[in-house]
Amino acid sequence: MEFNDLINIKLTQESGQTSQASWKFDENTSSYNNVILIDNIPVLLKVSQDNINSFSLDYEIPGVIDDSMLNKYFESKITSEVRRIFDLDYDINKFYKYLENDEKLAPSVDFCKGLRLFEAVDPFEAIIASISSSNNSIARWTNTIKDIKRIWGDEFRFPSGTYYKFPPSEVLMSAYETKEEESEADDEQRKLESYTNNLKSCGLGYRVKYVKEASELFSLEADFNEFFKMSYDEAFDEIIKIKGVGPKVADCILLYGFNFKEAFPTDVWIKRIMSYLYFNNEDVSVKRIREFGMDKFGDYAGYVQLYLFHYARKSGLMYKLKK
DNA sequence: ATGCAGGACAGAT
DNA sequence: ATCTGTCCTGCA
Repeated sequence: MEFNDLINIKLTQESGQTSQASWKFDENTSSYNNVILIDNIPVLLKVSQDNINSFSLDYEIPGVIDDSMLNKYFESKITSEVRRIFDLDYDINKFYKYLENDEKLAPSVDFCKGLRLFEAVDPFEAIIASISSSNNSIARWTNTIKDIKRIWGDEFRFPSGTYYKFPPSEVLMSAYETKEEESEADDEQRKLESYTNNLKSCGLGYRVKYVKEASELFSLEADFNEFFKMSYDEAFDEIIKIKGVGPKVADCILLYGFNFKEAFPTDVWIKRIMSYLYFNNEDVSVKRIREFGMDKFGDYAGYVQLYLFHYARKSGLMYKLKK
């Protein structure tokens, strides 16, 4: 299937948005692959691109659908899910016009053309990925998410490889926290180092208990589908109650997991960039920058922070602000 | 090798 | 309301 939308798939995949780890890149087909469920049928999505104005979607399913009506219905469901995940129905050219009207923001367009929100396949994955990202590097939290999928996620074998879904909260809730705990439950005693199917070994560090608690919360009490029905303010107040979720992580969850585009996730880099652009490089607190950004950018806030971050990264501004 | 980067939290002001 | 020290790991 062809999609005629302005998007840079590679950039979108590799921009470190905390909705999920980047999809597996298949060298043979030059595609980013991931498994999703459509009507409970596992579908391997394969997304490839050689032109910024379009991309192709190929997919694999376990069996053959011989009913052409069913086939059409199935494909339309896949299409709408792909459009949702890559935020294709967002009017990005309108956003570019907005950026170009602000001299501080205008330079970002050239560096980020085609960068779109990478929305969560699974909101729970976005919650855990965002919690894992705090006080952490992109490389480390993405490895954590890949490990969690491999160890606790449902496995699906396709001709082009094995893929895993992110586990539901009920599964993650009963995961071992440490090597020691995993070892205790094992009859044949091996060396402690050989126990790697525990949360700590996924590189979560002290965030293990946050992940555990969030899993328990969404298994026993909360339903993350409720967030889709709330206003941004309601959702923010609710999500920030989770241990390990502060303002920045809350905004990441709401933006990348639930598509609240008015969120303005403010980390130290956004703080530095915004201070440089709008406050004459004064030291303005993260809290104030967040409020300023939400106020100034409104419904564009989420996209603006995404663009500012990558603009700073690629233009050398980040390097400059480091000192 | 020691030190630092990265958000949230608990405790103190 | 805002500040400080601490948490864990990977990388200079």
